Amino acid sequence: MSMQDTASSGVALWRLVADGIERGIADGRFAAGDKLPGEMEIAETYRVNRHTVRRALAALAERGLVRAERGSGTYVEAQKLAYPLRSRTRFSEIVGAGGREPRGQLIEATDDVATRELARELGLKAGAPLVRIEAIRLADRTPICVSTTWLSAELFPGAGAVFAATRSMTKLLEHYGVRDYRRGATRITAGIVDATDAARLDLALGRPILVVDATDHDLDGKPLMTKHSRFAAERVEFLVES
Amino acid sequence: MSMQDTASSGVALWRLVADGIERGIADGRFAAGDKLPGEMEIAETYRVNRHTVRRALAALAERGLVRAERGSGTYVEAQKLAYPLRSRTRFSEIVGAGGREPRGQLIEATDDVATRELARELGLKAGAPLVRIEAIRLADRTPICVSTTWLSAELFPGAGAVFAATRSMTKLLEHYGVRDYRRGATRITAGIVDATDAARLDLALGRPILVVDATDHDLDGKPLMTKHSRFAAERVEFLVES
DNA sequence: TGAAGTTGTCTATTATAATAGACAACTTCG
DNA sequence: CGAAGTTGTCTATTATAATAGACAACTTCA
Repeated sequence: MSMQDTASSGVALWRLVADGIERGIADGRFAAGDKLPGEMEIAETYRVNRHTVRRALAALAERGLVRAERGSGTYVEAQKLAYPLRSRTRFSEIVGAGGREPRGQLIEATDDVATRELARELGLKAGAPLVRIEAIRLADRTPICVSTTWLSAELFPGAGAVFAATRSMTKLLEHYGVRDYRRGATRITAGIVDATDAARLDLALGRPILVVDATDHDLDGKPLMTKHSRFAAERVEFLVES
Repeated sequence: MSMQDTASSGVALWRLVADGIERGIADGRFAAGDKLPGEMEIAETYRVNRHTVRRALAALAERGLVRAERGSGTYVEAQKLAYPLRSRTRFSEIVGAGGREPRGQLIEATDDVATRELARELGLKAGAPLVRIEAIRLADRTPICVSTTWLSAELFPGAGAVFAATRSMTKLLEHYGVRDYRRGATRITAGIVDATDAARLDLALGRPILVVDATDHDLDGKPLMTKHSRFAAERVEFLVES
């Protein structure tokens, strides 16, 4: 530190700048994807040299909080959500474990009929009545995934309204007396986001998504619901237990 | 920082050492007057160079938390309590304002009779029955002062027991219906601690004390109690408003 | 296409941080 | 007194922190 004007505090200037920016990210002043002010501008607001700002940004970049793009600017990286893939996977618990607030939001709930594919997954006959729920799940204010969930309309009458009220699949199932459930086989692929999902996920067109298909069963192995989820690849990271 | 083994944290090593020692003082691991471990020993426990420890100690010394004595050791300076002298002075508020916990402790409560001196202060006749309360007041675990308080036994019957229970003069007066009170003329002198007070204040023999004599009045100016207090001079600093 | 604005990289300089060793000055205690 | 242990001061070296300036490489937008 130079700081000939101030007594040395034992804390490096670049650290103070980095902490300040991180606080700005944490409290939402800079949201995921936002462009930070230019290095010169940051240097002026903190009254330090541009190189000191670069040191601070480098520290944040190493931790994955920001990403610099030459010629354009420095952007807030949505912190990738570590998403462990286990048989007992609860979105709310995963997000909560990361110190973020899980949210769910209903897009629409409609009636549907089972295709041969869906019927096989759910153990029903083709053409059986289903409830289809489109929902977004967020961590704090950041959309993580859009998922389409199908449930048997006969087993779960009015499921759409229940989800709209509870905003949680776990609570929805509890409402129908299902105390616990497990995830069955999970298929993961990747793709490019389509226009509809891009808008819902607040994602730029052409960005990659993780596509997850899974069916949940109760403890007796009876299928409860099957899901088709699209995760913003830049915001989530699946962890497979070793 | 050298720390070639660790990624730079932006916090100076000497600061970490200073913070560690300060924490030790704050939580009572090192009490006021205690001798800190030698510089070499501290250097070994934190695995840093002796000079780095000296830097940390210098920072603490500048803030008045420790005092180095050449050839002997480094000692914890009892932080001098800033004690403003106003007409409305409450020990608990003064100590609390410094972020420390005020405590009171009854030594003994006995019956006494008014000398001519005490009688004049309290507006009574010589020989009138009094209650004499000897008490210690502390900030956290550090004794600040010993005070002898005299009250009229007729106006405050059983005052000793009430003080033993409440450990606060303010609460004692509230118990007898006195909502507020003011300090009258205050006389301040200095002296050398005697053996009895030295033990009570945990003070070395021969150390200086501030001696304060004051009489408190209710809002109508009627004398309530008169006090003779002995403050450990090295632990308190009276402030007179300008 | 070109100007403006952005990040990346280079050299250079000064101050602070941390380490190392040696010895002086002082206190404590047997 | 004298040895042991303590803080104080000095020189020296290396690494990090911070500042300064210049220019390259790139993006954005009119």
